[in-house]
Amino acid sequence: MTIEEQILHTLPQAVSDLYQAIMPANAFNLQETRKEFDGQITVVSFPITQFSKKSPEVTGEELGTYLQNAIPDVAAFNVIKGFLNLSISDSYWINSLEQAGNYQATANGKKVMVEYSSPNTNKPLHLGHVRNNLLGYSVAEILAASGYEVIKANLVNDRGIHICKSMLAWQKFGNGETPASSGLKGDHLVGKYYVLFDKAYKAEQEALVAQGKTEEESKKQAPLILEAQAMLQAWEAGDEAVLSLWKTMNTWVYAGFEQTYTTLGVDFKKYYYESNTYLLGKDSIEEGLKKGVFFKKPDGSVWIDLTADGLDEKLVLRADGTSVYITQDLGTAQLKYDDFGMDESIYVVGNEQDYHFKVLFLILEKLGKNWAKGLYHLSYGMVDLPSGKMKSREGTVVDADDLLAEMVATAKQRTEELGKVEGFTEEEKEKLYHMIGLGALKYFLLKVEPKKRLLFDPNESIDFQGNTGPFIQYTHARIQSVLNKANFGTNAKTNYSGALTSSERDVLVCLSQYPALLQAAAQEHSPALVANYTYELAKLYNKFYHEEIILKLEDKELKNFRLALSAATAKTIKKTMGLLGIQVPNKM
RNA sequence: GUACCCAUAGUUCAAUGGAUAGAAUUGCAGAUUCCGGUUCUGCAGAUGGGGGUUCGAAUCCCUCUGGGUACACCA
Repeated sequence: MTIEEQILHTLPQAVSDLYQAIMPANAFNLQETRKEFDGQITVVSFPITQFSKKSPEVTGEELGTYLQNAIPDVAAFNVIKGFLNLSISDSYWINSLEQAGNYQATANGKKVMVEYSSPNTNKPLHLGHVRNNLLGYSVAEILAASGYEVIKANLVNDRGIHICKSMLAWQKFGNGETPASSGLKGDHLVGKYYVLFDKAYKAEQEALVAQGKTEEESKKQAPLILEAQAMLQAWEAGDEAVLSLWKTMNTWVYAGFEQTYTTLGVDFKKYYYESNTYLLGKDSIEEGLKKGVFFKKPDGSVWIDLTADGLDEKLVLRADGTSVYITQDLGTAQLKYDDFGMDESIYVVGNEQDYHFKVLFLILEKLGKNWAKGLYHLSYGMVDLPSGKMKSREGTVVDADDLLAEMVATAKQRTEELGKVEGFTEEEKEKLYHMIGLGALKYFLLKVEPKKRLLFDPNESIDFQGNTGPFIQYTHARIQSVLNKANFGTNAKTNYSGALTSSERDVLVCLSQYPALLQAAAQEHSPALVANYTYELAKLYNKFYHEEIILKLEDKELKNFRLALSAATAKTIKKTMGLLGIQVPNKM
């Protein structure tokens, strides 16, 4: 049992014995002791005063005495106002080292799906997608590490009018250009024609306006948009020529995406395609009509009235019987559940769709789906750049591939300036630059709470000092260097029994918090917690490293202990960075 | 118009309703210069305004201001 568990186990007993009252274990408030006070674990005694009927100070004293007598590892305590600070014995912390870095959560028997990425096949990925992919991947890794069985899913938006726009433009202006003939990455090639369509479409609109039409009219009557709509109808009717072009261009796009995913280091277990799911959901409509959840308007369209829930009336099926966005999502949700029967399902989607998911989940609940309570929208904010915000419709998008390449190039330049890569082969160098460049990007994007907008500064992210990925990578490399020089294996066993210095103890306390941190991160769906924990650990280790000697120590036991402490730190850093999708080098 | 989200040092981020609001960066002063230089220490600097709830509020409630997003028979 960990010391926290022992304390939480003993506290209700203490309240019962001392004050003849019942207080459940989860009503107690444990926290890390602030550094300016003695101790490592603090019990907040305010909530207990309602049972003790005594002042916070007296309650703290009484509980402190009780805990000290009941738990051998509680070595001492002090009370400051409503805070009972417990000092845990050095031997407890030294013993905890053996487990540090080895924590493995037991399977919790639950299944969770994380759907993320969800690209459109008409253009390449941009910075916004990057945040989505990193978040989804990291949350999936965190859940897996905390005991879930995880299914990573990708719902590809491969049909619709926007796809037809790229196709039509390629037909008209492409001259048979292919990725092979042009050397362009497939998704970029298709994206190029999407942009070309938009340009030509706008020109047509302007021409119509010049002829005296209103903007509204010209938007609808421009020949290109009419053609695109016709193409969509032909696609839905199964027209072979259109389908064949669609397949060809999709192949290009997927090859391009695959490359970007590989560079990013993300993966998926299950792909869903909207071309297969866009007709789903009509069963749910039938079901809802029968149950009286939906109602039909005189024109035949189907609606749900959510005004009682503070939302609006929402269309779920058109009068002509065709689906809308939410119809598909109802069907797809059912399909996913039928496929995997998961307990929870997480949608990683930008916060501009908050309303959509609120409605979607509410409808599924009203339809009586008992799995609806396990649905969660992991909503995230936009990514801004110092030069201004990036949004696809403003044409200032930062392309994901360009960004990744630039990060790696910057990593290369910075590393070369430092001149620490002598003795590396070309291949090792490339690998290192990739690790640093992507580590910088990933860490910077993940350390911020998902729902907040974030400002991405590429230069700051790749700084080798401060709260950055490379700083943590550097700390790891430095530890490895020490371990190598000492010829120290991974065995963290130690027989050390001396007194701890404060910097040693701080590192040990931090290491021991990993299991709780992992559970919290899983619960909150928050890679940011993991990132900030890792940074804290790296900082504490650096302080220890600076204050204490390791390699030149005469005392074998102490030296061995400090090496073991270093090894456990490196192991934990590697693990938590892995949860963020970030690799750490042994040399840099 | 209605709803939702956000607002913390100059800047970028933290803080399960708990102590004197932590870091990073910037600036200034210093240490180490020993195992790896990118390490460490100190100083300076912040909860948008106004009410309320609470033993205790950056956090919960109301209101105002500012920023964003959504309210499509688009996806």
